[in-house]
Amino acid sequence: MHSFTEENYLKAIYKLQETNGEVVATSALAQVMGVHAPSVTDMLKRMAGKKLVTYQKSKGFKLTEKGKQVAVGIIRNHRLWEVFLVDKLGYKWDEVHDLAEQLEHIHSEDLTNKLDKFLGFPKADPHGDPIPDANGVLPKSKAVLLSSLKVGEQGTFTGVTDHTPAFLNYLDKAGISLGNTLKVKAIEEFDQTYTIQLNDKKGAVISHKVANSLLVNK
Amino acid sequence: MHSFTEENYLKAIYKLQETNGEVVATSALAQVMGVHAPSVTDMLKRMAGKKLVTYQKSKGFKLTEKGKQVAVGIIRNHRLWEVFLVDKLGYKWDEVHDLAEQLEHIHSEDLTNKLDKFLGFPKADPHGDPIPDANGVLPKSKAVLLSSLKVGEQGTFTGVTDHTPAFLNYLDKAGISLGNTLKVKAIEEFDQTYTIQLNDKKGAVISHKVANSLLVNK
DNA sequence: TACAATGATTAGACTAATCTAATTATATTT
DNA sequence: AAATATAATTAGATTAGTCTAATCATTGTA
Repeated sequence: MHSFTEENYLKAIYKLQETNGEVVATSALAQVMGVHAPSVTDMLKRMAGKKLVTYQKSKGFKLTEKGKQVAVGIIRNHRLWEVFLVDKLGYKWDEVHDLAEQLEHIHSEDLTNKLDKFLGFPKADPHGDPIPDANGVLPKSKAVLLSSLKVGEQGTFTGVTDHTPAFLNYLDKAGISLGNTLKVKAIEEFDQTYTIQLNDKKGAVISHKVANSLLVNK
Repeated sequence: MHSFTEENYLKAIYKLQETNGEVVATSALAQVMGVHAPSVTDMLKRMAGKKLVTYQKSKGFKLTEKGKQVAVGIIRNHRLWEVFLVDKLGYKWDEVHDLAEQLEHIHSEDLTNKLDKFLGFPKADPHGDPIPDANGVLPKSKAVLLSSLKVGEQGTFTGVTDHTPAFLNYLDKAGISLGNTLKVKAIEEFDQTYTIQLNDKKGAVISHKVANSLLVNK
């Protein structure tokens, strides 16, 4: 099997490839992994030897098919355990990340699948992030940022791009939850503050930063 | 926190102290840990530095109060996760040990306690082993080996001393389950084969080895 | 009580994952 | 295109946990 460290590198590379494009830079990975650049170079060389990444000196690197499979498997574990913690143990959505970071490294495909069944084959984790199925297939979401909507448009709130407890807590306090309908009533020209309507009922004023962290399905 | 390796040493020492008396030998620990003796000496020196064990050169070693607390905490985790795997995910009692060996190292007292509550504060794991409470208190059991009973005596089957899948499977096939009443009908003098009666109904013939691996409450 | 057998420790080496300091490649700017 | 700034790699060291081979300590027995 792979070490926890390797698995964490794979996950981090996967996420960087998703957002920043195919090829990942040493420094970017060092930053998200919280290590210094030479550690990344060393690790990447070892992982290239195991055919988990392709690596060309000073040219960056990307996951192989094998590396991608491992990464998606870990993401599947992570998100299923998050559902377990929230749905079954009563944790709040802003409390589960660190625990899931530990649980995701439990090595047993069978356990993952039994957990999936126990939870009723959920499609998304408590933050709306999609859960890959047993074959590693991750449904492509059509969600867009609330900040991309024009005045008058609306969508269903299905996910966040900021997973920090601080932001999640803010949403709780503001009464904004997954599944709510968000309608853009006005956008302030000066600073792009959004005035929105929740579930066709009460209104709310949110900053551009917040609108830029909310995913909606039109 | 402590590393997984340290935690596994602590657990192993705890179990050896329980069965073989207070002071543990290097070679005994090496055997159960599956490492060679010098590794144990090295590790024990490090752990003595952390006040987890007391250690005197060539005299053996034992857990400190602190070491004992950590060990009991891990055993609590292990047994609660076993209950989860059997009761909630549908695993058989002979399949859960290796998974629980991984899950026991998840570091979160809060998670352990929430899991405990979710499971309904179970008193014992699927093999009948008692689960320490949140304060680390492990109820002293009054169970005795079936092999210590005389003809005519009976007891309730509450645990096993052999946790191997092979033995657990044998019990399944023989129809012997936790909670059954076992009454000793006869003991063959020649080889101490036991003839027993299950739940005051059907009889069964079991070897001395089996009778020596079953715990009962008289 | 001395000697052999067993058990424990030291010495020296290895791997994975990290670090700092120094060097080399790549990219940017004039 | 040369000079500079930034990013990546190499070199050499460190720690945890392990190993083998060699040595030292303990115990039981003749």
